[in-house]
Amino acid sequence: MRIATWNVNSIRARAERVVDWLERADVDVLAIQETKCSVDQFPEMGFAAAGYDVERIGYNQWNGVAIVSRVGIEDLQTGFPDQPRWNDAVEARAISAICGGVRVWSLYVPNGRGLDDPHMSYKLDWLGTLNGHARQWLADDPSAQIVLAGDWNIAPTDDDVWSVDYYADKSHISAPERAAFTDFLDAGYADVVRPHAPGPGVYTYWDYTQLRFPRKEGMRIDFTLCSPALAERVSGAHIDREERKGKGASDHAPVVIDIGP
DNA sequence: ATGCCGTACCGTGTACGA
Repeated sequence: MRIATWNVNSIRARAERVVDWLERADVDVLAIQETKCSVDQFPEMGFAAAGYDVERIGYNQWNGVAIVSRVGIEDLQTGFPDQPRWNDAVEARAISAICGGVRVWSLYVPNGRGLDDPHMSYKLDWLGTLNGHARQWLADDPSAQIVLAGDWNIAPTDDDVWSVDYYADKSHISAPERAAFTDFLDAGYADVVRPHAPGPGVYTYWDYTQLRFPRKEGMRIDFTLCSPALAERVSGAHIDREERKGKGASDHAPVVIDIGP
């Protein structure tokens, strides 16, 4: 089974491209972030025609997450308990379902924006609350098959950014953010892609501006963290940077993992 | 080559991304 995660930066602007990639890349389950549309606006037909079921949440042009699957979608969960709010609203940043026997989460971690920005504490609260649940899931069932897939908006190590100097006074590489990410690794979840895509200089995101992609100036911020039992089944993984190329590309590349029996 | 920002909004500018 092949599972992927992709921040598509508007599913309406890229539905055809995403469906084409799903079929070409032979992907069974895709966790999507930044759909940037309401539930009703989601272009479901193209996915259905290709044999994929869709579950999504979204309220407006901001955020929005989805899961598409051709191996079934069961036990849908939208958000997580006590999910921190922004302006009294639970944003569309987390959705989950069981697909092919795996509990798949599509996560769009809040952008901290700046080190002293209120969004940063929101981001850290959000990750901390999720981490508490993620730990409990493993405590309840050490053999749980879980993948925490999505745009984490954190570059965990210095090898994961093109310039530590550039980001020194910005979001994404600060100690609190990295600690929040490491908390998931400490809980037992594994970055199963890294062994198959060693760095430095291996990224999943490149800004649209400043020729960042051709200059190979990116960040590795999209991850598929697997529970211990699922991590054991991972037989391969890759970042499909070909999908960052050309007109109409998202600023993120899809990240793919292969799960054996 | 991968190429000089993109997307959504009642919108001719503003917010957001990271």
